Amino acid sequence: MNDYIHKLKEHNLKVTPQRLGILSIIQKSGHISIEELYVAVRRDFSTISLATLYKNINFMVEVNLLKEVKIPNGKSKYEIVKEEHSHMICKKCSKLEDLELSLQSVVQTASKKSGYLFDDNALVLSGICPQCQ
Amino acid sequence: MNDYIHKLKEHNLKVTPQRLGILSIIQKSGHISIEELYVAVRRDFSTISLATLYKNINFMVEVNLLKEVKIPNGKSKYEIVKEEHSHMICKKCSKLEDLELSLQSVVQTASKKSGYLFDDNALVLSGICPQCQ
DNA sequence: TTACTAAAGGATAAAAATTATTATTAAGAT
DNA sequence: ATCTTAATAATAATTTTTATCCTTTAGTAA
Repeated sequence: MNDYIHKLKEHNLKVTPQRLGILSIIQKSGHISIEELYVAVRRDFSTISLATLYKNINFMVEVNLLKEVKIPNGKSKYEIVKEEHSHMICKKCSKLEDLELSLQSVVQTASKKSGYLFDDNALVLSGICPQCQ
Repeated sequence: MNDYIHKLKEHNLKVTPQRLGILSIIQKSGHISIEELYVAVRRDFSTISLATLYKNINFMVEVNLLKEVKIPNGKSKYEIVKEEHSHMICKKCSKLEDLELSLQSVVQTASKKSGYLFDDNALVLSGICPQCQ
């Protein structure tokens, strides 16, 4: 939980209430866009500046505390960094969910085929979720 | 080649020199960002408006003639729609390449696990290309 | 604790990216 | 060749993101 404090310090980022608030909202939501985040954060910090939000998001992405998830035909969402995983998005309800999935063999095949050395991947599967079917 | 004419007509888009020019540049480049495209198109159509470019890109994405490729930590690029494929990006030289790769078993596993019905996927592998190693 | 310093926050302006508006032009049909 | 409608160009407006600058605060050390 609040090893956010630790993680922030690790990267020489000061521990401010705003930052903890941002992280806790992202944590709770799972995935959240900038606009959604701004609305949510302002419930706790009514005077927070949009610039502060952007600056912090950018910092935290740089130090690998947050990850940007680029959504096909949609706006980016942000999540707390954890184990590597993929994503699924429902084309009807737009829900975004994590998906634990081994891509090892795929990546290995790709590497053999291309000669690239891969150390990261981003997979988003699009379709219809069970509830919307 | 110039079944762009056909494809445009198919979707009730008029065949204009600008549109053919845009498509031919994207085709030649493989993948291209809006800014790069604007610069390139203006070599052939010096007076083309940026708004025209955006509108056409949006139209063509809607009718499935073009596809937006969202790049981790980078700006989107556009490509001509063809068979389903993945992408690789080099973190050093930023080169983006196509990669033919079967994701069938991965998608199947994902579907079984989640209950989603998937009909699309976007995979970008990041690493170092052979030339940059 | 208190005081200091450097980083962070807030307000705002500026820049960059995208979309909307409107008059003119040109594609495609008759 | 003419007509109608969609596309283009120019531009304004909007949206998104970043930069600036002054004030506040976190973290450190007396």
